[in-house]
Amino acid sequence: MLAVTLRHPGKLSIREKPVSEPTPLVRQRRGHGRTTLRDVAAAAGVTAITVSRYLRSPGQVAPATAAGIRQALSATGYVPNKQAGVLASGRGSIVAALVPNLAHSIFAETLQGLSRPLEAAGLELLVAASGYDIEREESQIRTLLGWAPRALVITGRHHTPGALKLLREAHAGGCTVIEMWDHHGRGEQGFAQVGFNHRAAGQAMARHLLDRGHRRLAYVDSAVAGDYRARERGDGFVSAGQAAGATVQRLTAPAGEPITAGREVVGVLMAMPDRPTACAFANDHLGCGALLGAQAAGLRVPQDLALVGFGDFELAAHLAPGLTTLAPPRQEIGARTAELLLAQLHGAARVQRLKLECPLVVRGSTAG
Amino acid sequence: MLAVTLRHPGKLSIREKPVSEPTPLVRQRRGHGRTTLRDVAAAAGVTAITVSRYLRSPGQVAPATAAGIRQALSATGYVPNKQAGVLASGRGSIVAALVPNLAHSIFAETLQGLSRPLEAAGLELLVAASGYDIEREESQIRTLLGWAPRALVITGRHHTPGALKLLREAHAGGCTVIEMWDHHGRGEQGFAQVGFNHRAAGQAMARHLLDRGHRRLAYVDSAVAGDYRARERGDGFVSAGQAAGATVQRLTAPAGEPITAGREVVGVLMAMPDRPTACAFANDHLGCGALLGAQAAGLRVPQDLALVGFGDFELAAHLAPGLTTLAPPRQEIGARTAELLLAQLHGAARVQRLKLECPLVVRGSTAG
DNA sequence: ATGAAAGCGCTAACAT
DNA sequence: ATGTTAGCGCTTTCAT
Repeated sequence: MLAVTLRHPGKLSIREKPVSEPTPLVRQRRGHGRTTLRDVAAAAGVTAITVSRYLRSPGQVAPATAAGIRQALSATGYVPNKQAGVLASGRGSIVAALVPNLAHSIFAETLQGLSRPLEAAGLELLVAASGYDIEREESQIRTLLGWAPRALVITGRHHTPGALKLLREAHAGGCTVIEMWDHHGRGEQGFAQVGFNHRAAGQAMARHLLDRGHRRLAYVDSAVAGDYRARERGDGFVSAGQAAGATVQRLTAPAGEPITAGREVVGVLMAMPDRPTACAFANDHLGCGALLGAQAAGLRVPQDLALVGFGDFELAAHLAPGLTTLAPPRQEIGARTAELLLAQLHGAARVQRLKLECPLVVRGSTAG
Repeated sequence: MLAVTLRHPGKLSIREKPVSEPTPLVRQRRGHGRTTLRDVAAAAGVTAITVSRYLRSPGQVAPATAAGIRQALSATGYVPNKQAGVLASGRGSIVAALVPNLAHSIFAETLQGLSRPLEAAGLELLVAASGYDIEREESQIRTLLGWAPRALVITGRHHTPGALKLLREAHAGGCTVIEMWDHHGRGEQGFAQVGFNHRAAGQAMARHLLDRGHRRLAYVDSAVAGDYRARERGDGFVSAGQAAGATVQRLTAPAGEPITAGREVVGVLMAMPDRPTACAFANDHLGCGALLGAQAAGLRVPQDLALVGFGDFELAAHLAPGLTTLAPPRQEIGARTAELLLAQLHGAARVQRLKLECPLVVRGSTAG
């Protein structure tokens, strides 16, 4: 095209004034220094597209050509530029994942469960941590969507209106959206889900304690304001307890390191006018802390105070007595999310919602 | 450009044969449906470049124009395409991080420590898990480099020759390379490092036990073959023990769930001809398992067997007695890596190597 | 303060 | 089996 301009100067101008003649139109090269497909092609004595073809389907180029390309490839140390590839093909390989916290074992294990199958499928994982803040989540969704990910995996089903708009548009534009760690109602937003119902989980905690004869219950919420799933478990716990005629008190753990917070809560529980005989917690850190605190206070667990946690953290199994808890399928959520995601990328039409089990693991803290 | 072709058909051909006349050169549009800068520009009555300018430096466009653009932006729900931006500008915003395992608390916390400051600086985190396999690591490095990341954060300093070549080239091409979780020698490869010396850490474990009078020691390696850092700690432990005239036996934990493996190791230790009085472990899972196993076997800890772990996992602090352990600065490694990385991106010339502390936390398992 | 043209590095479409 | 052309959506350079 440039050649044309130079061969027929003047004639080609579609402006009123002709192009100023002396300007040679040789702009600064903007290349970023890295080896490109053209470099490889030049070294192999072919054109760029042939190398491109070789890389994507080696069978399509002649064996002799392929050999030359292989040589050129290793001689130049070529690393394909993904941005260019994605831009040209419209098919990216990024999966974006958004979790509340990368360090929390439950989400870390989910990501680990997700990463293996994705890697096997040639997909890459872009992650962000929202800190349980849905405003921040919205801005992260916007940023992540800028990479035109094949799929966006997000934690939970509560998002800002702006986030929902983005998610819906992304979904409409062919980006698979999966909400993990929750499973609720009929999937109002039309996104795939992989998780379990937290209200039901809370009810299961209450039922277990009711079955063991407790009639004065308590639920201790997490100090993390944005953890609505813990709150829903609390709602389920309270409603199930009250439906069975028990009294249910609800309190919030003090802020700070959660095991310490759990220790401190014991004092509060014991000081209550209608002192509960059993208590459930938003998570195992609080529950384990309470177990340790109860023992330190000379209480017998479960005789004086029965305890149930959530999460099946490692600590819960190894204290004496062990902490009864709900065991969410942490890894499985990741693995199943990957499965579902890959199925969608391979053309599965239906938006699926997978309801997983969150079994109760009974240990000494309720079953002395 | 297309308009030109249509206005002067024939005249424009630079080939020998003229373009076959009926072909209107109207190729299939390849657009991917999403709102582009042009769409926004059209809605605002300006051209794309003005919108682009507004997004990057709002001050450069006239207030009235800016208002129109803002309106168009929100009306269209525009999400910038990062691939296009990076390709055009040569300045990406991706930081790639490569860890052995996303679920291991030590690495998960490091990533969490990394993610916050990166996000604040407008950078995004692309992650991969190598499974302690340096071959796999090499292929992941290649893949990650395809995104032309601003920085590549990698775990440890042992890589395949191919990986080293990639890292050196990336580094030469302006990609900051940081090895984390290790600090060794004089940084042979010339990459930045943020971590501590594992050999010295192992020596510290031995010294602690020697100081308490132990003369028959053991070190239990992890069953994970690729965890060379644990092996280096073992090397340090063995050499320090032997230098002090102690006998040091070394064994490898059985494969499988590490706490269980730790329990099983106790039997092996007790059956040894020259039965050790103190044992160090590659990690706290093994150490905690051994602590539980020793208690189950009726041994007194630390009188019959003293134990030291590594990692300061949560469990270690809450068993009774607590497990003495080395506490690596998990979060800090991430946070400092981020600092160093941002300094480099802002033009810091010198490749820095940060040596962090890995303090010994003395608990009941050695200090009865 | 705004725009036109060119090009980032690659691949899809259309040749041969 | 290989090449040519155009264009992905953006930013840079140069011009007004």
